[in-house]
Amino acid sequence: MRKGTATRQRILDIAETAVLAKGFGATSIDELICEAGITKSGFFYHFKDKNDLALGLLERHEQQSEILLSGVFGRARELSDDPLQVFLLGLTLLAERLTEMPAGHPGCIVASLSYQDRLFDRNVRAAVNSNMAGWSSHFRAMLGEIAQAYPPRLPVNLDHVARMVCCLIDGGIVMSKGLGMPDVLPEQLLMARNHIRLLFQPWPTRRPGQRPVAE
Amino acid sequence: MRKGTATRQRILDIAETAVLAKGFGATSIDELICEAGITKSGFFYHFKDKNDLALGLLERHEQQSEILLSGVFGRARELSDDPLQVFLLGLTLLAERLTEMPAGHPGCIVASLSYQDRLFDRNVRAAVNSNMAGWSSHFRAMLGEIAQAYPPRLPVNLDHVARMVCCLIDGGIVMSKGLGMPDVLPEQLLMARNHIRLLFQPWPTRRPGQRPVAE
DNA sequence: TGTACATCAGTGAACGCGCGTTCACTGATGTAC
DNA sequence: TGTACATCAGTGAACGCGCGTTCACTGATGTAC
Repeated sequence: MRKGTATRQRILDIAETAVLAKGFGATSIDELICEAGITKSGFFYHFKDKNDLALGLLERHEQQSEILLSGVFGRARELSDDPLQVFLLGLTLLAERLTEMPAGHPGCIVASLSYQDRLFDRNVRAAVNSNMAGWSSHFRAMLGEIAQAYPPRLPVNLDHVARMVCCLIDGGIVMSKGLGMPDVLPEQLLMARNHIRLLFQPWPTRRPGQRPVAE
Repeated sequence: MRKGTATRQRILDIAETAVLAKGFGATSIDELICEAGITKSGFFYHFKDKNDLALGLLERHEQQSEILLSGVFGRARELSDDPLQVFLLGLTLLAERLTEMPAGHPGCIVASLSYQDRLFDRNVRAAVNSNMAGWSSHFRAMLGEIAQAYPPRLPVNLDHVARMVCCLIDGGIVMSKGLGMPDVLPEQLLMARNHIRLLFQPWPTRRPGQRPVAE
């Protein structure tokens, strides 16, 4: 790796932690360079201004979450052929991965930045938007497959269901932070899993003593 | 109303809008007093420092949300005696109230402030925490009543379900902002409603042609 | 292999502005006797 | 009713610090001939 690339990554690492803790507006360039051990001009060599830093954070986040998502759902697809089982498995794996994360979870800069959008130029706002839309459409595609095999028990809009999964993740992050309970995020991913089961999985579930339903 | 009280409320109104748009750290006292038409010293007459402003926002938000919640669920209790119906009705009414809100929805300073907690002293963090805990336990109490009358279809922890409703609200706010789609918040409240139906409501639901289940 | 030049990855000093906070003061309203 | 005093709701000026940004410069590495 080139030397400059490593420095840039280090700045982004430090900035991510700081932005998640204090918000973007309250994170100063001074504090970043102090921790990174470079001068202020060094920072401006890598980022043309502070907006550019936000863009860098979003870009990297998009790559990392792409790796995370395709990782867990790819693994799930290895373990099952059934689209419903793949989704349920993927959510479980995702919940586990998020529990492993050192500080409870990485937090989500997308959500953090979306709370301060008046601060940014249109490029940043567009990046936040496409990031969220990306996650939704990822889930939406899988839900489409599921709904073909298993008719939903209630009449639902699958776009809404896809966004529900995203909302539980974002909401889980907010509540984990606010309540100081890092387990809320994985817990809510399992609630998303429950919802998918309730909506699509034919009865009987594994509870004994319940009468089956023809589906 | 005393003169000073009105000014204080005006400052809080302006601050709420600004904080929701840009985050707390990026909202300056100068911009607030400019819009409020007072001097900086006037601001410090009402709030001893910036932390105190955050505390004021949280306090008022707690009161307002208490009124909103007890309003919709109180109305729901007038319309039905059944705890499940009350909850379902209340969520529908809440979704409607949030759609009516001028700017799409009021946003949620609790969530906004929770993203910047490193900025605040322990009083503010405690207020954020108790605010979230309050909403959860409000829902939790109602879910307890429901679960007594209607055994849940899956083995679930009712605390998790209560937090799920909160997460869908917080997540709905985040996504409404990030995607620029104000309808996502009410939409997700109806998804919460769907989840409660799927979890507790005995089949058949109102869909014709489906076989009933003994429950 | 040596030299010339270009690019990379920064340094160091300075800029002006806006920030949160303090302090001494004030005019209007309310209260006690 | 008049006077004295207290509280309310601010004003106006000043403070020093830290912020994002710019600019001219530099030593190390890479590339062409």
